[in-house]
Amino acid sequence: MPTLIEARSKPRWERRKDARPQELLAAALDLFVERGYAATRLDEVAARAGVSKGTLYLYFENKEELFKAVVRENMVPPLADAEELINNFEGRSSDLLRLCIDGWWQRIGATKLSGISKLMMAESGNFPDVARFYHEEVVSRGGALLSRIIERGVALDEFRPVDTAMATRVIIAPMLMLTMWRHSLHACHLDPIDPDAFLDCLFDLLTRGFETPSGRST
Amino acid sequence: MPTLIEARSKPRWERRKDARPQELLAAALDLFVERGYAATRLDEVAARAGVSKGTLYLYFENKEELFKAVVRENMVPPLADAEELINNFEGRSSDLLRLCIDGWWQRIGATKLSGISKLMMAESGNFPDVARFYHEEVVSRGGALLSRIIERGVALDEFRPVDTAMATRVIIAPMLMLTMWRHSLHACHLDPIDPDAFLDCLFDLLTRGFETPSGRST
Amino acid sequence: MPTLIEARSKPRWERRKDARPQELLAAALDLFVERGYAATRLDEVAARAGVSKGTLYLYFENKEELFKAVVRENMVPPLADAEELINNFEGRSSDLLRLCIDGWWQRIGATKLSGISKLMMAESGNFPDVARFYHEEVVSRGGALLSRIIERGVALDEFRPVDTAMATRVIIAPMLMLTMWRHSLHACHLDPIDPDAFLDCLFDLLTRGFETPSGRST
Amino acid sequence: MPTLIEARSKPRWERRKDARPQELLAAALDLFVERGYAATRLDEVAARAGVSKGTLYLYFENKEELFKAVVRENMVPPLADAEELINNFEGRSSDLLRLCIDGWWQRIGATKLSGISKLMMAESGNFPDVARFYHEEVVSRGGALLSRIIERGVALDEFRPVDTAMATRVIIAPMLMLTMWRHSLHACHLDPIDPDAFLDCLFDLLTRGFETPSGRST
DNA sequence: GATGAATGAGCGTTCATTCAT
DNA sequence: CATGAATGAACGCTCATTCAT
Repeated sequence: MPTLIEARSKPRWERRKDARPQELLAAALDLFVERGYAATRLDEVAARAGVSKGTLYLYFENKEELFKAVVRENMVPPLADAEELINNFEGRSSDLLRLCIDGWWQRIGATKLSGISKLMMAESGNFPDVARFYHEEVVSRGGALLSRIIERGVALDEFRPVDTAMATRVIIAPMLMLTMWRHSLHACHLDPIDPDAFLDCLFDLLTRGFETPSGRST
Repeated sequence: MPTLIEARSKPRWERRKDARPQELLAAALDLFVERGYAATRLDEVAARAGVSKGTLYLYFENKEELFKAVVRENMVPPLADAEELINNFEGRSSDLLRLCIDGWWQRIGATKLSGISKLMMAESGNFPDVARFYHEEVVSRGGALLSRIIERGVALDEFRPVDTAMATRVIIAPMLMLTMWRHSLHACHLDPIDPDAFLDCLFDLLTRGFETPSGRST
Repeated sequence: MPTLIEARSKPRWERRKDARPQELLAAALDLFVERGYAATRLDEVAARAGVSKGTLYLYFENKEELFKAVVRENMVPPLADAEELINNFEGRSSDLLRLCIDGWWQRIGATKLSGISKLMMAESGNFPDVARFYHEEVVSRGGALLSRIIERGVALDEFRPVDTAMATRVIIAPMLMLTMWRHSLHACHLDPIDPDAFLDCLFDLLTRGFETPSGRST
Repeated sequence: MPTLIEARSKPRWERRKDARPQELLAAALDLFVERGYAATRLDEVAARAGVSKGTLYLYFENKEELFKAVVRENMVPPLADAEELINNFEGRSSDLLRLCIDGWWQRIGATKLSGISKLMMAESGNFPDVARFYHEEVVSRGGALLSRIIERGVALDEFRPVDTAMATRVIIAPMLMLTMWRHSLHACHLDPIDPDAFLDCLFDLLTRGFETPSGRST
């Protein structure tokens, strides 16, 4: 295990140095989520990480690369895990779908990471390079992942044959909706929504439509 | 009589003057939707309206007031119309609901005005004063409007007794979702969604849940 | 008397027209005194005079000419009157001096006109052309006026032979001081000063020094 | 030990850093005195200090704070010294008064610092926050200082019992007057006044009035 | 590696002045 | 004569980025 070796083989101050990027990424995540991409100031990121502004530039070329690193560090691993899960999963496709949605909720939707989704929806138009990156690394991978589950279900005759692209969107829609609500209506002082109840309700409604009559009877 | 002549054919520059605020509001709407609130530059608004930066300040006190005027000019009238519609409507509540949703789609959702909703979700946290204004003028009025329809349906025994606040949200959710998609996934170059099909589908699913057994049998 | 003829020989609306510059000058005086030269905005002057900004430029070439007109209209006539008074005065020089000082106090010092003196002391450095004009039209004429009185007193053996320039300053000093106080310490919320007592006191102190022994014994 | 070396000979840029605020304050003082508060441009301040506009904001939050710093740096210390002088002084109150006035003349009146007094008299009406600060830090402290001297003189039976507030003003008046003259009439190209002679003269006249008959005989 | 001082382009806003009507 | 819409230069202030130490 390289991580263990790495942890033991370096003197303490070196490990401190290794921690720098993580501290910066954590601070950057916080601020990107709080303020959005454009409104996040790099000196505030540095200050929150306890380093100087110049230090930030030792680890990240510029604001855009910092943001990409935040995405790679936080959004991509859950996707990779989900991909591995799909590759190795044996069981009913609806259970697999539920696993993935719950995993997304626990690791992204319910955490501040969901703020990244909101941010990208809001500002992708102003930062095309960032948008392209995010689309390649997150949006298309996440979409492909869901599509594979649906196609798996159809292939195993667990799901009715459906338009995969449309079905993918119908699944993602309530997830993103929740994300938006948690980050903006919250600010509008609306009474909070119960995410679990909401997810249950919509998940039930929407996925039920996919099931084959035989699958539903089970 | 000069007054009569003046009343019938104003001098060119005076007619321009009358049109200026509209031209500026149109340019501002375009840019706010394209770029968001913070990223919209007032000199670009002026340039798109064909005037200098200083001219904009003849008509609007500052950026915030310009934005408020855009909202008042574009978002509020449809709400007022809908309120009047509700006051005078005689017929089934589900028809009234459909009328309002279709009206929203035609006058807001399908137009660039939906970009204002997106913008507010994205940036309300950074501009509390604007957020407060938007919430008072649009969010709460729109919510109240839907709530009145639902309560009307319940009172007339057309709808099952439901939690009005939750039902309001369940109705608004897919509308906002569409809005977000039209403005951000579009930028992500995803294949476009068919809004009518999407709205039909979700409207059907969600409103069916409200109907009383007697209402459904009709 | 031309003024009387002028007033009767013109139709009413013509007299209104003639009043325009006066209304503008009055508004300009008010605002120059309230805010200073640089901080006075011409559209506010126009608004206070009840005309449009453009109209102001029909009567005054620019801000500087407007200010000069204010000075000519308000500061110069009292000086001219004083000059005439000196030319025709027969009596004791100390009485003449007292007359001039009291006249200054009543027509300038105690009125908002004193704000013009303050303004020039404060801003002459930033507006050399205005300063030059003011110096020629007001400062040097006023100084010359006082100097003539002193020289008259000396020539008639009423005053001791003194350094005229120095004496002039010693007389002007408390007058300006009062002016400054009325316009700035007042704003600092200091307890107000009694100008009459102050003037009496200093006038007494300072002028007594000029008198010849024979004059004093009277 | 690098810390020791560092303590003894800082790298050049660090020594510059320490000097920056002073350089900026010096440039700001110059320009505030030359042009007044409103007419002083911050980029000109920066340019005169040999730095860019942005650098100024590293050291001072905004124009107002820059001005306050100029006052604190320059006007307040002499006041503090005078307060200490009064606390420890043993001797005749008229000598103490003379010491304070001479100290003021040497450290403020005769220097460009007197331009700050002039500036405040001229512009306090337009900048109420600055005026409040200046009044608290300078005007009231300076007044209190003089009042204490007068009260000391009265308590020790060196001065006649007088209205302290009025006496304070009578002392301050010629000082401010000189200040105004040095900064505005100077600009008007009047022949310069001899400040020492002027101060002597007025000091003599005014303070003589305070002395008790016994004090005068000394 | 780490610092933080320095930069400068750019934004929102103001206002004296012009000019077509 | 009177208007007021239009201008544009200039100000205070911000912040991503650079670089000497």
